[in-house]
Amino acid sequence: MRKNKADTAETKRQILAQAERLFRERGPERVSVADVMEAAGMTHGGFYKHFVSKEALFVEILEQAFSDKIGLIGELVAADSRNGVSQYLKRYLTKGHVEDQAGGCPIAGLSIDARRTTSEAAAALSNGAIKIIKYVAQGSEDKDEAIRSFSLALGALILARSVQDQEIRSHILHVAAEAINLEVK
Amino acid sequence: MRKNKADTAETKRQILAQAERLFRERGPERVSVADVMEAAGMTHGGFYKHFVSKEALFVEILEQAFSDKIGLIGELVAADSRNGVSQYLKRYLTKGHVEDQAGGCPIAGLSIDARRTTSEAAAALSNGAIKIIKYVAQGSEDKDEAIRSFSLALGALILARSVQDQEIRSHILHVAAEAINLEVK
DNA sequence: TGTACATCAGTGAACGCGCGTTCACTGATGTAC
DNA sequence: TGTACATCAGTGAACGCGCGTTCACTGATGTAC
Repeated sequence: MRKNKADTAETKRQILAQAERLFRERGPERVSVADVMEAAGMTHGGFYKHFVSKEALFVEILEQAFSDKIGLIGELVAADSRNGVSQYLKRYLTKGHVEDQAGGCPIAGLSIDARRTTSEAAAALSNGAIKIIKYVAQGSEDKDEAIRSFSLALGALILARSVQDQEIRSHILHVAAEAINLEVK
Repeated sequence: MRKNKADTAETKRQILAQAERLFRERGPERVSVADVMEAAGMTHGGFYKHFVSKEALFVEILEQAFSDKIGLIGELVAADSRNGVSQYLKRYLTKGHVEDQAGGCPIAGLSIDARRTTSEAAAALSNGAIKIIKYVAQGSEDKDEAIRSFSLALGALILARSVQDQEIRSHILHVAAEAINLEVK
């Protein structure tokens, strides 16, 4: 049943992708190793050929989630150095992002879990968050304004996700987006 | 071993208080019913004389946490109708609140767990969040500005908690507090 | 290119453990007379 | 006020279950000659 190197790497990618989705949806504690492996199309035993523990998987999920997000910001800034970051924040404040609990911002979706599991996970969160702040600030003239804009977007996202009423949700997103457009432009 | 009514009510209050603290620190899944009861000074079996299940406990924790917070905002506004809300938001953006994972804002500390457990917990979160928005908006002339200020404070709190570097933490809090003072006054 | 052996990704049964919940029991409190 | 009985808060052993992890095994892949 051995696989070649390329297949093995692809398998690990699959496990990571499925685990990231499931961890975000249900939380790390409510997803078993068997759930993750089943979603990736395998049985549970093989998990330990790729990760030393479930906690190590979570650390890799965090690292991957942040590097994906930073890649996205990089692309947007490369395409439009002036408005790349505000493009990112506009996307951040859409109904799609609010409803996409399985994807989206890792700070909004995984920060509480990261701080509550291991110190390695908390460190991965911290490193990722600092990088995101730096990348967002990079595209802006006023660094503090970037921190403000990102904080506002993050808070509005979490508040909108907390509220079930669709009108209030939309209103929160709208009000926050408006404020950021004025500030960041 | 039976207790009188007053003692029974006090016991339930104790269980709720200890459970709230533990759930916030470690997350509901990493705290057992036995942990909660031990913290409250009892053995695990008696838990079910007060709550039908661990999930029902979580719903009550959410309801209590929000009503406590709304009570606090009410007090601050009653004491100073003009600046009560901005007093609340100033307190929100202190180092003390960032480090107080066992207390503080229930949206920042419990919203992810609430959305991931039962629909009852998600509903309790939604009701609580809507009430907080209303109470914060009540003290402000511009309702949308209140939503913006609260979103900014919430996002800055979560971002500051995510970052381990003390300087960056302080800077995030400082920048957000400054912006709110300018806006809400 | 072909052969023999080592490697190792994936399988699925088994492990030990902790969890949420139940239950028979205890004895202090509440109630009816 | 005193007595007899019902109630019920809290105890701690026991339950069934699912989880993270281990392990002997399989067979395809990689490697040495």
